[in-house]
Amino acid sequence: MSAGLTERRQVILKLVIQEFVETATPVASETLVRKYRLNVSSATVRNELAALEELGYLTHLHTSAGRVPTDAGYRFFVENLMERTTLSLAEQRTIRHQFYQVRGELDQWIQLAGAVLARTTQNASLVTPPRVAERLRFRSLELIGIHELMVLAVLVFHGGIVKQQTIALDTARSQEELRRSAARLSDYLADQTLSGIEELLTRDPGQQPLQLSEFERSMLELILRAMQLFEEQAREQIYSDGLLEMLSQPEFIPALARDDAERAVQRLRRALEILKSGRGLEPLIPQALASDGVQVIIGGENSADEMREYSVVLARYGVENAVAGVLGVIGPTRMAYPRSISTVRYISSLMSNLLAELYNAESRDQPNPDQ
Amino acid sequence: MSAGLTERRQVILKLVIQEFVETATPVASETLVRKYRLNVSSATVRNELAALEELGYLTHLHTSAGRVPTDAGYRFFVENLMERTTLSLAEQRTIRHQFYQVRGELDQWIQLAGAVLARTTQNASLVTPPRVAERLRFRSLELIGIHELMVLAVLVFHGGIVKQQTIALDTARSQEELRRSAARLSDYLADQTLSGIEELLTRDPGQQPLQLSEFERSMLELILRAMQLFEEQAREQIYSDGLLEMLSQPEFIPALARDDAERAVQRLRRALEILKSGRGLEPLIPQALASDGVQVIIGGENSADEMREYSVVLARYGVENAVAGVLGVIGPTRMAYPRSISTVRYISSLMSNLLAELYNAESRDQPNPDQ
DNA sequence: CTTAGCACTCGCGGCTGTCGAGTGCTAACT
DNA sequence: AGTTAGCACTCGACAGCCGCGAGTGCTAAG
Repeated sequence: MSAGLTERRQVILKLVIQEFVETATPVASETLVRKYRLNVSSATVRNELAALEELGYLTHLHTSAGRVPTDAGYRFFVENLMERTTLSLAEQRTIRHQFYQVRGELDQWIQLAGAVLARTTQNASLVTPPRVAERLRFRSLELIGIHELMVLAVLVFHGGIVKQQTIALDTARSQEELRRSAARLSDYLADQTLSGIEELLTRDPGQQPLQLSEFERSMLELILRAMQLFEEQAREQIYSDGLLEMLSQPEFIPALARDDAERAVQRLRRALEILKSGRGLEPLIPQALASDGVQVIIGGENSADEMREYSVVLARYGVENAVAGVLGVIGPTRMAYPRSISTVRYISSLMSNLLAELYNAESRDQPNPDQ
Repeated sequence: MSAGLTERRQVILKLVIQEFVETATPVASETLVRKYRLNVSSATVRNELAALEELGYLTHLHTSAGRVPTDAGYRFFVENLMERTTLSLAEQRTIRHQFYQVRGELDQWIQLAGAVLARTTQNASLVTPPRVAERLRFRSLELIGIHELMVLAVLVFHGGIVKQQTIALDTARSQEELRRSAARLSDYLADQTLSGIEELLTRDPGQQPLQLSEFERSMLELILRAMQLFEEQAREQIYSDGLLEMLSQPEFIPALARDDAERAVQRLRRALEILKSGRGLEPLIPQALASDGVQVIIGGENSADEMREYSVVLARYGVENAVAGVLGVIGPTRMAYPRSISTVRYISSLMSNLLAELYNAESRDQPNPDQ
């Protein structure tokens, strides 16, 4: 029965979703008619609602409760009904200004992106640090004596990525000695990736272009280990923020939750676990990295079971062929999708521009292998 | 009436607290007699409980509910009744081992300390990074060209503290030029504190021991700003962890909370706010820095009003006259104080030893002003 | 000082009845 | 054929009530 999604049904579906997102309570036919001045009676709307339900876009917890969108309903909304918005110019300016304040500090960008996403969408945010495309490429090494048996090694990689580590020595080295070793190693390893260095290390000693001292070889081992560790943990790490913002959503407030307090708190605890451990989020990252534009994952559509009640809005950011990370928003499926999407889109392009400044600049003075 | 705190009352108080900490439900006279095989009847115990209540160590929400310790009760327990315990050797070994895994990385120590505190006490933890006593002392500067107009400045301070910042230049500089400037500035500023540098900067140009180029002067300004920023934010920053562990305490689980679910969730939200913003915690930090041993702040004893339901166990860690930070545990007043205290004590001494390795080592090759 | 005994207080779970919101259906209307 | 009024029906929310059980506080006797 019921001839599919007519124009009017689409309008009504859209209104139901808007209303539900706004109020967080099931929406009644009467409410729709009153609030949106529909020129039909509530009975008609009820018929349409029943049809939409049959089509799978809405549900009902029980007779005599308003309608609630299903995942499929949200999906249709996001795909076809939603108008594409952008952040207001004033908001854009404010955000740009904040980023300007911390220019030059990648870590701060990440943190700021997280904070801004959370604040403007009133949901939790997640940001992964930009990962170098392919592999980390070595640039130079500085060894700074902190004391005769203690050295601070500063590893600098292409793209302004820096990793520091203090290292204990077994025999004392002068500052000058350290400088020379650092310079030799820097030359030796310049522009190498992790696997390149691994290869160098296993190469027959006779073939080495440069004889390394015992000390330098042991430094090299350390560098290698640091790089491995760094690449590994960079892959996993998901920075997140805005827990508090998300928890101000009615879903998490027992007094407002339609179901009972018990559920609200379990939800809360689960949300914490998801954000802290990243479980349930991880599978989404590579997916987002691989695709253009803003990805929307709604409820149980894709992810692990514990994510059934949450939606995630993700976008890649970075510089083509150089670095890429992922940032986005996570919140209850009842989410203001247009706003989340436009915020994520804006922040990701902002971050991309900031990174491009760093990277395009750098690539100019880099040897281009194709020339 | 009631001749003060007799021996027996102390025993009973102790039992009440142990029992309440364990079960999180008000404890009844009958329970005490049964569980701890007291050789008196429950009626006698009731008389004693009444006396303890009159003395201010216990309360009850209404007639016919078991007794609950007051802040004063906990205080007396901590001060006089509790036996001083230490972590088991096995636990100590496990913890030491974990720290050994990340040797050489101060940031990791802090994170690890937070995680271990949280896990072993099942409460939230807080750790402030070790602050340099007096002021930050400059050690050296490295300038690493990332590209002709982009430089990575690595500021190294005494004690292995490193701060990095990328800086945009207006005119290109060669790597060699950067190296020379860095060396000159390093010499010029070596061992200076922030105020020392400020003084140098304002000094009459004629008096300067060294003529700086325009470029070097502008670098110097940047260094100064970075140091100011760093000192400031180091003071404020409180790292925290273990939210999830704390939330597994019955106080935060509506089904188990004696009062209602509503309260449990407000508590939860408030705990989040305290940990995220650090408000309510900040006043405790300087206090802990100024005193030896483990500090215990119980409920409303000291802190802001929103901390009324929480206790904090804090200790200083660090190296005398060199660096000091604070670490500790925060949780509901119904806390296993002996365990918290011994854990905090152990971790703080462990961290102190680790830092001492770094610092005593360093001070050996530092010029001693008294010689 | 200790104890048995007992009245008294409360919280809690279960049960009931009422109210109101909202739907679903039917029959009449355009 | 689509729309609408009308109305029965469903279900959750809420308040009130009852009885139970846990635990105290008091008293009087040992």
